[in-house]
Amino acid sequence: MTREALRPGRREEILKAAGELFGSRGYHATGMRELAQALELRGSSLYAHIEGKEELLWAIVDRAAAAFTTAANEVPDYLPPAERLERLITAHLRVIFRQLDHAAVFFQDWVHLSTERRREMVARRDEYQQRFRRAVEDGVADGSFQVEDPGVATLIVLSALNFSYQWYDAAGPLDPERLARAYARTLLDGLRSRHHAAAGGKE
Amino acid sequence: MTREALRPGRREEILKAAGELFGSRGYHATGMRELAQALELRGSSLYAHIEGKEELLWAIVDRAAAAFTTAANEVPDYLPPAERLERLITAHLRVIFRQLDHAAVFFQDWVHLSTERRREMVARRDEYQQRFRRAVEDGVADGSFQVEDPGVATLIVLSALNFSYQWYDAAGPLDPERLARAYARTLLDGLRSRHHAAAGGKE
DNA sequence: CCTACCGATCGGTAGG
DNA sequence: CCTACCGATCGGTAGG
Repeated sequence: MTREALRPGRREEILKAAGELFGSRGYHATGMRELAQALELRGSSLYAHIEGKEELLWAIVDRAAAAFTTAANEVPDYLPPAERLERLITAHLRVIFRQLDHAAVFFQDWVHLSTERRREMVARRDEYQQRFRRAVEDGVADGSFQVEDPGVATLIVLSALNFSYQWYDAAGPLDPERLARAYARTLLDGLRSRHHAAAGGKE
Repeated sequence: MTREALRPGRREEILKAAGELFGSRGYHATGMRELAQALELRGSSLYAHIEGKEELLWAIVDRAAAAFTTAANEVPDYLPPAERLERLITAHLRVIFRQLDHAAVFFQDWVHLSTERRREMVARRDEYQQRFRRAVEDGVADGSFQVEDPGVATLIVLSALNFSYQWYDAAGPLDPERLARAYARTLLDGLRSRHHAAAGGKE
């Protein structure tokens, strides 16, 4: 039941400003008047474009989740496990690096969604994690990886990726593509079987 | 200027409850009355034991930071780099796993400290990270590690560790010591030189 | 998109 | 540790 009012694209501007504020200060530390001020509006004027504060949070989190899924969908299932995991890793990081604000909100504020929406996000996140886990398991099965517990290995990999929103600086000196490759190399090597690891080290 | 009032140990109880609430709901989403209720008190009664909400946050964050530093201090500098990093990793994880609530507050709510206290925490965190970075650099120097950029490698390692507070469940099936070892093995192998990686794989 | 206004809740104090 | 109370701010609505 969104209003879809007056100025076209206004809602997008609000989402952008909200992403920046929620991402840096946090959802509950950001007031609606503060958000309005960033857009040179009165607090009450926001409600012509949005339903409420939580709907705003949902819009941002939902988009971020969709961006992750879309990026992962471009990694074909038929790729050999190691290459598949590498592609999943770099795709995941690209989403974080390119939409740092939204990623920050996604990772740190999704808990503040309503129970129902939070439940939905958990389900989507679990499904997404399964793609990583399958790549790890398939790699164990075909001998390219060697890990005690594929579930734990998956969590280690995703943890390494997800915390990057805390320190990655788009204005900093680190090239996102190089960084993504360094990530993938380190994490892949961490999972690699001992005998495989000795081979293939060209670069 | 702490009051240090009436019931002895009452302040500890407050810190414990605050750790749980801030850790699960977040600092700004937790009200002082909510905290009081968890202790079967009126909101105003808290102020006999604490100076204010932010001082409470500071107490928790400061303790968590001290716990990390103390644990790292027990890892001798003279250890060979790979073993040193391994010990730093497991020590770091033990702190997180044993004080999950405080770790959660530390990682997600330190940004809500006052400017001055936030600055101090950044300085202490940077100093702490240097220990990890030196271990990585020393490992590169002596040939046990092979990484493009030691700073980036350090961030990858610490990211993998720090995000664990989001999913680790003390009541779950994962044994913290085994988990810490799996972490260390995966991350160490990720940094290892190709020719070294082939050796030493007993377990 | 504004002015005017709402009830609820916030962290915190006074005084006992 | 309580009752009583404070000003400020919260998200949000009415009505134009």
